[in-house]
Amino acid sequence: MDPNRKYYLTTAIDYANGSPHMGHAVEKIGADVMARYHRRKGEAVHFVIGMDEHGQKVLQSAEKAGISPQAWVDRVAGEFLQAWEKLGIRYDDFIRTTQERHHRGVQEMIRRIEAKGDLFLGTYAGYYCVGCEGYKTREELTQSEGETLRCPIHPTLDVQWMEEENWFFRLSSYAEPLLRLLDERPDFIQPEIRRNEIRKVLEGGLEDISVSRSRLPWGVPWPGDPDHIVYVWLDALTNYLTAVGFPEEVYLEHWPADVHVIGKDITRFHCIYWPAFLMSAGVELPRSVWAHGFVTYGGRKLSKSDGVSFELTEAMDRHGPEALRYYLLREVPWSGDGDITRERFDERYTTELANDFGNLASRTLAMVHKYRGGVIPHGEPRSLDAACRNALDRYQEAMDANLLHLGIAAALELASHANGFVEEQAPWSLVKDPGSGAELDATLASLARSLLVLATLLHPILPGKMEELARRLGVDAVPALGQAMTLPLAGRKVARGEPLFPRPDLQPG
RNA sequence: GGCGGAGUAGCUCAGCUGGUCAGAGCAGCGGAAUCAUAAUCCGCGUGUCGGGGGUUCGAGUCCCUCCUCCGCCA
Repeated sequence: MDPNRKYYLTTAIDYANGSPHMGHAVEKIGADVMARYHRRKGEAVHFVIGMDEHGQKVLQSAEKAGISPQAWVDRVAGEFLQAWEKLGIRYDDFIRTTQERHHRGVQEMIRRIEAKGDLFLGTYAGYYCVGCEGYKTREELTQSEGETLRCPIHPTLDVQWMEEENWFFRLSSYAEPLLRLLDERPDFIQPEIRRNEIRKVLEGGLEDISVSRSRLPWGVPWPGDPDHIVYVWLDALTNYLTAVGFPEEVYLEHWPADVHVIGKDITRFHCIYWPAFLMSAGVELPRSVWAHGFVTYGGRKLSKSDGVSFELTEAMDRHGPEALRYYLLREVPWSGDGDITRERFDERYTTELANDFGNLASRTLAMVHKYRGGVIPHGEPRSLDAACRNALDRYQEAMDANLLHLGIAAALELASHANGFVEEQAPWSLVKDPGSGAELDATLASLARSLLVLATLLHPILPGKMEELARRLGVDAVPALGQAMTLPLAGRKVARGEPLFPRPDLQPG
């Protein structure tokens, strides 16, 4: 592994129309863990998140709140930043589509696409749903007795027949190149199921798309045509470039992105529109797109309108923000959908973090304290060290494949294994036998090493807690992956401290 | 309607190219231990592996068909 390898990852920028919720959080947490994992491997990570702040709904929300659109998006961005701060999302940059640096980049993209000859002026006519901010075909709309046409997603709103002159992008000429891309670079879209979906879409051919809007005063102005603003996706997607300085040459220090982390609902924008825009503009394509799944609560949608509520703040307060990071990634496969409940959260927190892992740390530190005066002894490797090696290998394999849930599982099995090792060795018996001093030393030393390995493996998921664990082992900083097993611990003074994951007073609900 | 997925113990799920694949964790019951956050360790499952049919010496694991849930497209 090249230690100087750069790793640029992004998440979808969040729409500045509401408050941060569980869905936003899952994506940021997963991406943050990927970023932290790659930092631990010594790579030059650049992790960008941000806000999508244009569009009609933003305008309407601002109007409703009686403030300017800019004031509105400033407020929303503040809310998101506060949530990410509390959740420990360690981003390197926070891009907002209302920023000047973004506008310049978007306009440059359009100039390049136009220079390529992929833009033309046309007339767009159709039913427009304000809720979706998009045109609908007649087939997509419903109409009940005596009612006007309605969009099924926003049944409370009337759709409007609109005609406007728009700029169009020749998306149709990119179906073939995109199919070739999927053949040549099977990893471009992951997990595989998403690639198959996109392939089907491409095989059906693509239609040209409208990429400008008139009559909407909140967006990036179309270069040379002040009556138009840039279509929301062409605007939003370009954030991945503008965040690293595009069109200035410096963007090439980070670009191409190594991975765009997104939700599975927006794969077609990231896997069809975006690469097509980039091909047209002559910009290198990102290396991959990772489409994670969705989270439900008790089998129901997490949404205010027709689902069930589990607010981020409540979830973070339940067992602390880091426990939430752990739970979401442990319970929900990063490669697919998953379901959460408060009960399962409590269960996993208590059994896995408090009982298995936290208690392992407590008993180990206590025994070092009681039996060896608080100083980690020198000791030869034991079977537990082999288990550490094994866990490290399995963890790395999983994490390199972005299978975060499997990485966590590998760490947890090590903790469980270590508890078994304690029983097997029974240090409380060894201490009574004067001839077993070396065996007791070996046992305690091996246990201490396993704790340091666990701290290393789980550091991306539980950064604060694992730094604390390392400190208790007398280590200033959590070691790099390569040093987890070799960093000398003998002679270090341990600190016992309060439980890392205190058992909660479990209250119903 | 077309094409993905998924349907395995009370719950959450592993089971790749067919032959210890009938499993893990949680919950439950019994026991051991006492270093520890009453935490830990050991033992205990008569599950039609969604239904039916087929291929095979042998099928959760392949084929056909039907049912249910979800996604993408139309």
